Amino acid sequence: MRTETVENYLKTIYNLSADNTAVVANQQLADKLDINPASVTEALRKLHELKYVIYEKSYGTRLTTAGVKMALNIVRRHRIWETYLVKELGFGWDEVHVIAEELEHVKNDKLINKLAEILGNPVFDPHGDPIPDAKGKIQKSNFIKLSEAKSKNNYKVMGVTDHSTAFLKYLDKHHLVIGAGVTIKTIEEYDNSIVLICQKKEVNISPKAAECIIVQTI
Amino acid sequence: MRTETVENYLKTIYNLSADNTAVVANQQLADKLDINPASVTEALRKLHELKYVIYEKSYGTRLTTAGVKMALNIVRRHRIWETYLVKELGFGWDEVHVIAEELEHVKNDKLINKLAEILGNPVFDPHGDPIPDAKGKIQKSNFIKLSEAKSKNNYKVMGVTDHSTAFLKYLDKHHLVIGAGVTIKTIEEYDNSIVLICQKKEVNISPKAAECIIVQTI
DNA sequence: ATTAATTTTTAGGCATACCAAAAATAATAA
DNA sequence: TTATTATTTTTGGTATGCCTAAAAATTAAT
Ligand SMILES: [Mn+2]
Ligand SMILES: [Mn+2]
Ligand SMILES: [Mn+2]
Ligand SMILES: [Mn+2]
Repeated sequence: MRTETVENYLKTIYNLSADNTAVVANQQLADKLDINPASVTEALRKLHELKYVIYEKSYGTRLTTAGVKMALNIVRRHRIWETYLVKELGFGWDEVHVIAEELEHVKNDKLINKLAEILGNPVFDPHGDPIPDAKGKIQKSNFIKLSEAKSKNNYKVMGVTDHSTAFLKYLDKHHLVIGAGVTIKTIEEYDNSIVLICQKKEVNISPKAAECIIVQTI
Repeated sequence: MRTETVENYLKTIYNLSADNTAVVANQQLADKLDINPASVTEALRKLHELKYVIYEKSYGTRLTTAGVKMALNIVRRHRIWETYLVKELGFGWDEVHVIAEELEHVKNDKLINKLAEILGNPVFDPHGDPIPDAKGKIQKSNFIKLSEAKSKNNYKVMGVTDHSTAFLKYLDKHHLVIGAGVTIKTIEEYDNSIVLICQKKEVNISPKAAECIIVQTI
């Protein structure tokens, strides 16, 4: 049974479980999927029976090898579609996520591989997230969150972890797009808000926003 | 409620009701959708309540204005995707129908219009079926079925009404692709099978196949 | 006009995927 | 450690969309 529901659960468990080491709580899933916790319990019991997850009652859930495999496949589809929508069809990075949420469920890997080929087998999507290859292999990176950046250093924006239209439009406004170079001017000790320079202009970044911007030292 | 199920019923009723004049029988729907007649009865009662169809018990069903509108929108999506898959992504005309059956349900008209624009707003899909424009307007044509063709006349292949891979591959084998010119050599009086010339080669067409090939006089 | 065949509808069920409310567990604070 | 809060699970329902078997209605054949 590989329903859209199953695909969405596995993808979400994958996304919530950093490095696939951490166990995912029911509550986290309920929040992300916008579903009642009672329904999550039910679903996890079924996914456990299907051998896609190891669900330990009242403790947490992690993916099995089969679960990871399917999750990677869906994540690949999602990110390839996002990239295609931006690069080939002219959509903005702030509008592709919702569309990809639907397109990712179209069951045809030849289609995905064709799109990937046209795109030159990209390794990162428009939000800087790594795209698994057809075999499920993912490019490793040494990116950090902007909230972990040090004063006076120079960085390049590599990605975001919040895919909401509101956040991405806010970034666009301040030219904080992928590839942009930024210099940390000051970090406010009191609340960790950051003042940085981007395109010669000062931008004030809240700690919350800094958590969602991924950068690399340059 | 615009579920995938509703979309599939409306699209199928539209496709079965030539010119939107004929009433569609439950049986026809059951056959096309590969669903039990009892389920069809149920579904039609609901669609009637939703005001998408006028369903007269034990008589037949036709689309309301709202129903036609939605059907045309789905048909447009389906045919635009088929065209895009063939023209831009290199798929064969025999493999795109099943993929489009899924893609047609992705709810984003900006996406469809973008694809249409890239394709130059095509008016016919890879099987010769007319593509409704964004407003639902359809190009009229004076095509006939090959089964209605007359001996000694010349025709151009304009489309097919059977979208199965088997049939399309059979046509490919005899070079009976869209745009191909054919001459009717003889029509067997006994069973109406046709012998035609295509690319200087004789091809024997069964009455069943002739029903599914659409041509235009040249 | 009957009979026979086909189609449609009704009736009773089943699986999936969700929910709200209450009970049980676990985590945190006092 | 006990009390409070938060999370998880159980229980009992709902809506959708499908099914089979049997009854009713329609259509076709004799
Ligand atoms: Mn999804
Ligand atoms: Mn992304
Ligand atoms: Mn469909
Ligand atoms: Mn077509």
